[in-house]
Amino acid sequence: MTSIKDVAQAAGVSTATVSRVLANKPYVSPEVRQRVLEAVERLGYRPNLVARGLRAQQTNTIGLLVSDIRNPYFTDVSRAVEDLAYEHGFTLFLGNTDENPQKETLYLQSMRDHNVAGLIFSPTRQASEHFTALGLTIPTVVIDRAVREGDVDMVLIDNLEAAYRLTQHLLEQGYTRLAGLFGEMSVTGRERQRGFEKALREHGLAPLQMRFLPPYIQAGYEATRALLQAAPRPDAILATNSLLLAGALKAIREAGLPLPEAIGLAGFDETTWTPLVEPPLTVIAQPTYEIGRMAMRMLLERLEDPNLPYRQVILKGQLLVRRSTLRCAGV
Amino acid sequence: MTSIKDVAQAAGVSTATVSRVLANKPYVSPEVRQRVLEAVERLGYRPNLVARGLRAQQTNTIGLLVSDIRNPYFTDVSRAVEDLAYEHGFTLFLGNTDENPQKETLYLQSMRDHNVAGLIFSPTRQASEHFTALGLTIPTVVIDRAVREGDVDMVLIDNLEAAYRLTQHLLEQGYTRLAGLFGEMSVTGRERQRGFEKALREHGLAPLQMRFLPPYIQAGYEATRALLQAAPRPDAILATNSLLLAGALKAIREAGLPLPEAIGLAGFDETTWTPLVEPPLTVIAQPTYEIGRMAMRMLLERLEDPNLPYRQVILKGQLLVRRSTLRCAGV
DNA sequence: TGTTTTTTTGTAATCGTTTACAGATAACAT
DNA sequence: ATGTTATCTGTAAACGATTACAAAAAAACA
Repeated sequence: MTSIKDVAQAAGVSTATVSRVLANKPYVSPEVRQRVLEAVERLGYRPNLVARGLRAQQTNTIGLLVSDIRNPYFTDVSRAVEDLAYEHGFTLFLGNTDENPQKETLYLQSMRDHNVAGLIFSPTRQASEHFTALGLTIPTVVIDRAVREGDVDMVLIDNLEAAYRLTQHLLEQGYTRLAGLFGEMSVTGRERQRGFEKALREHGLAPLQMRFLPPYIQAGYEATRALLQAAPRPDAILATNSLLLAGALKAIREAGLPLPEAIGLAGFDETTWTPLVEPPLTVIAQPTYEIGRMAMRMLLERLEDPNLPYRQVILKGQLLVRRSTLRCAGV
Repeated sequence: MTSIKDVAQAAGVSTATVSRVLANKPYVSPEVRQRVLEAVERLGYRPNLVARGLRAQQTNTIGLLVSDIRNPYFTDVSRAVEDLAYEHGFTLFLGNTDENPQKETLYLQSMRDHNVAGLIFSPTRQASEHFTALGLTIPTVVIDRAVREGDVDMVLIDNLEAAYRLTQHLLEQGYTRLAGLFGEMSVTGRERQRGFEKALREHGLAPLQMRFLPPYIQAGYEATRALLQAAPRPDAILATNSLLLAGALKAIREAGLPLPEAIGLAGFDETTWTPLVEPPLTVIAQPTYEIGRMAMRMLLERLEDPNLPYRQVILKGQLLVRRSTLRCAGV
């Protein structure tokens, strides 16, 4: 591999001069600059980013830590992050934590060991509750889950409000025996649960059932099957992420219960399929791409100016009402 | 940040000794080893991977280049790759090429500049046709698309055969006016087209329509809309990736044509939603996770032993017959 | 002209590791 | 006792860039 030394030699200058030319520093004569650029071109020289990273104590990489890239929510977020990173000459390290604090810790260490410039990070519940204990010194933007302690930038959606709105909608449609499926490991799940309960309370009702589940379709499926066989059967189910929602739909289908008459179904996250199934599903659509973009933008700004005040951006989810919950009105 | 020097000082030894202890090299007395490990523990020392990468001329990173992580096929593959990478102490660089040769080139350069240990890579058509021109010196496993020239490991599915089988199935169901939607930029699309045509030819038929489209739902939607309005309307549509398939389904729904009677629909890639829509869709399921795992395994083996002969693994897709194409038999 | 300032370039230290080499000590064989 | 080998440890040179510093050359100024 050709190094800066080869270029220097070919151009008959010192490595310092080559470096200066490439960094567009002042104080290089046009004639020399020309010679260096020619040598660079001729040799096809490309600076070694590892060496640069070591010397500069600054890499052009950023880490993205999500629970599972297969969750469509994170897929979209990651794509947005990558787009913006690419535009700004950053490269992306990707890690899946599986909501596993141990894996999360290992990844955080790894990111630090690689000296990433910044981090976008969806913490596990444990991590978000003891955020300062992580001892993160890397500029970080937290997404999807609020953290209590610690100075850190965040971009979130108002989970409580979104779940409240969705529940409210179910109640307005005349459903009364509501069951909720929530993510077990994340604060997000807890917040959505609170919104769910709040709406019910305001109508003088109590939740019929609440389940906290790992983020797998299978989990949603099995929980729903159980719910449908239980004695007072729910007349509506709210699933707070797309995986649980898919599982719930599958179970309802299998049970042969007509949607939305016998049972209502609503959930979180707009995906390819929510409008395509029969009947189309009522969901809260999170502005996933926007979340990723915003997170990366905030990170770039902080890298630019570390003294910026910490900011918390809350984006609104959008309620998409579809037939899966339209029991009364003939729409 | 504490460096190896601090550890050496704290333990009263040289940095060389510390390095030897941490690398588990022989020739270190148990007593010294103990002292070093204590110092490491006490100071919370972690080796700087950038420095190590520079000195060793070998990083523990691998690059994954796909066209779009939002394509469920690549999402799954990437998850498999990441899992195995994690197990082996590698970190993953992720890049989306959007089937754009220029972006692809930039990413390949970036990966080289970062001195990644290896590459898993789904090349654009241009790249796969002129693979040697890329001048890749990094150990590489190509996925999803075959490349003609060049010594390189590959893991693929037999696209021609899979498309042939799927088309065959449509013909057996009595569909005769078939239209095909193919990915425009990838060799994969071409191969599937050939399988499609081959099956038709064997039945003495010609394709009614073939469209080459970018990998967006919208593209599949618009193309299908146009097909359905054209004069001799197709009685079955084959969409060769999940995005085009989703678009086609949407258009058929809107047109109010009953599936599978008025029109048959089949496609590639099993996703969350293909079994959930009404009617469930007939698809070729690619063993996505297995593809990613195999690719990473092959890469690890090549890193282990660069002199291995080049291998090409072809996995079989699985035909999942569902109601969207069952015109005659009452299943 | 000599002095000061500005521009241009090179030398060498540095980032944090690994590792070739050599020196020191101990163990063993002759 | 002496040579040979094995074990342990440190010194210093890499890896490939950036950059503080100094020196040299050119330009500006008095």
